[in-house]
Amino acid sequence: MTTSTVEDYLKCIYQAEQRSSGLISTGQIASALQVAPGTATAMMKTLADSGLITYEPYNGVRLTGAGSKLAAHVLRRHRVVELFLVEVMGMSWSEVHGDAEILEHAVSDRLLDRMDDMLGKPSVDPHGDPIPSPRGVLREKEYPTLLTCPLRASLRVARVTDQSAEFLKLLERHGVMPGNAIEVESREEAADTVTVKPSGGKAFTLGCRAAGAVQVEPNSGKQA
Amino acid sequence: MTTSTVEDYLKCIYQAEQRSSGLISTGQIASALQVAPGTATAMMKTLADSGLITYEPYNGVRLTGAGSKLAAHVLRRHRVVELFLVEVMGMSWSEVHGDAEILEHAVSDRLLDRMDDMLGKPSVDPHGDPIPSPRGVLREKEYPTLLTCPLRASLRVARVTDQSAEFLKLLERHGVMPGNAIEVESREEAADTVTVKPSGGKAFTLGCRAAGAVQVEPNSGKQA
DNA sequence: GCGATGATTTTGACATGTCAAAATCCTAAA
DNA sequence: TTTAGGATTTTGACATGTCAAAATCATCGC
Ligand SMILES: [Mn+2]
Ligand SMILES: [Mn+2]
Ligand SMILES: [Mn+2]
Ligand SMILES: [Mn+2]
Repeated sequence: MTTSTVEDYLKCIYQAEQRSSGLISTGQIASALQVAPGTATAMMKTLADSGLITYEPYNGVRLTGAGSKLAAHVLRRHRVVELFLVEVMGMSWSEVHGDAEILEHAVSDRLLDRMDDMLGKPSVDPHGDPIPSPRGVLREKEYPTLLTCPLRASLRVARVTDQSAEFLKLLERHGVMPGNAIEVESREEAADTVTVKPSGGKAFTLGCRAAGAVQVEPNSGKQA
Repeated sequence: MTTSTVEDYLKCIYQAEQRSSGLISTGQIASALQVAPGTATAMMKTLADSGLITYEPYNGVRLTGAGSKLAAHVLRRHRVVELFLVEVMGMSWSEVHGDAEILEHAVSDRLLDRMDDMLGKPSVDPHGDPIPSPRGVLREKEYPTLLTCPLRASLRVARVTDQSAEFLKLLERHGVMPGNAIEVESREEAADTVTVKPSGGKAFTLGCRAAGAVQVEPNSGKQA
């Protein structure tokens, strides 16, 4: 049986691999999971012995086929659970991450299937993160962020890549959530800010760091 | 933080205390949790050191106030989760116990409240087991079983005290589930059997061991 | 009162995860 | 080419849970 600790390590490596290509360093993993460097190194040996990763000492790790599949399933559980908590249980998108971090290790296949059915086999979670398929396939789309998208164009929020509850609550208050229409009014390089206007809401300002966590796509009018 | 292992031990002692008064032996705990006797002894020391039980070596243990409260909360989570899986997720009462055994350690207070609301603050789980209140109070009712109830009287199934999936599926096929009406047609001492007639179903026969796990109450006509 | 017997505890080991601190390695700058 | 500094690994410890097998206890029957 694979423990929840192992699942968290695999998921972490999987997500790092989505973003950068090449080997993932143990230091990166240690800091992402908030453990001491030596702890991560020890776990890399364990995972390598189990055939879930390949480990090149001093260089980094990479998931094997088995490891990747397992990780994708953990991530799938995480994201389906998050959506379930929002859609069925009526929780806020700002408070589901912590619960999902635990439940992703506790939900049986049977239960996950029920959730998936109940939600209509969704393809993205409440933050716009794509949900791996039941077979473990994940397709990430590339979107511009509030820093790189066109100014004064009609946009749709596609994804928010920052789980911080306070940040998500702020966006929610302004109506900036996946699916909603917004436009970028202006960018002030000097001030390091971006001013955003939600359709049907008041304009407000974000720092560039925060703005970079909001991904958008051209609002082609479609999408319910 | 209290681990899921500790929670399972406390719940086990709590349920044993409900049935017998006096101290609970370490042997009883070990066999209920399927661990070696020495393992249970070691854990009793740990729990005693944490102030969750009082431990009299060679004699047995008893929950303290703190231990009892904690155990009641675990049991509450278990039973609310079971009911949620049946009522909301559409799972069978025969397959929820295993899932609940895990989820009882993973569900946050927030999520449990949502489930409880959604279910209308229920007082019993799908097996008729009473649900401890949010404050940790449990009131068990005494019911006669199929072995002790009157013959040929109109009865209502109140509770089934055996989690075995096969047994529950059998009862379900015959319509013997909490709330349903049945009567006992006959008992054959020599054959060690009881014959039961569900209202609107065919009579069938149970061994006495199994019959003792079905609790009933006089069918006073009320109850939806 | 005295064992025999069955339950309980003790002992010594092992598996998993974790840390702090020491040792080692790698690389980029001089 | 050398070396200093940062990253990585190693080492030694500890916490939790678990087991098998040996030691101990408690008590019931004689
Ligand atoms: Mn997790
Ligand atoms: Mn998410
Ligand atoms: Mn459990
Ligand atoms: Mn139950």
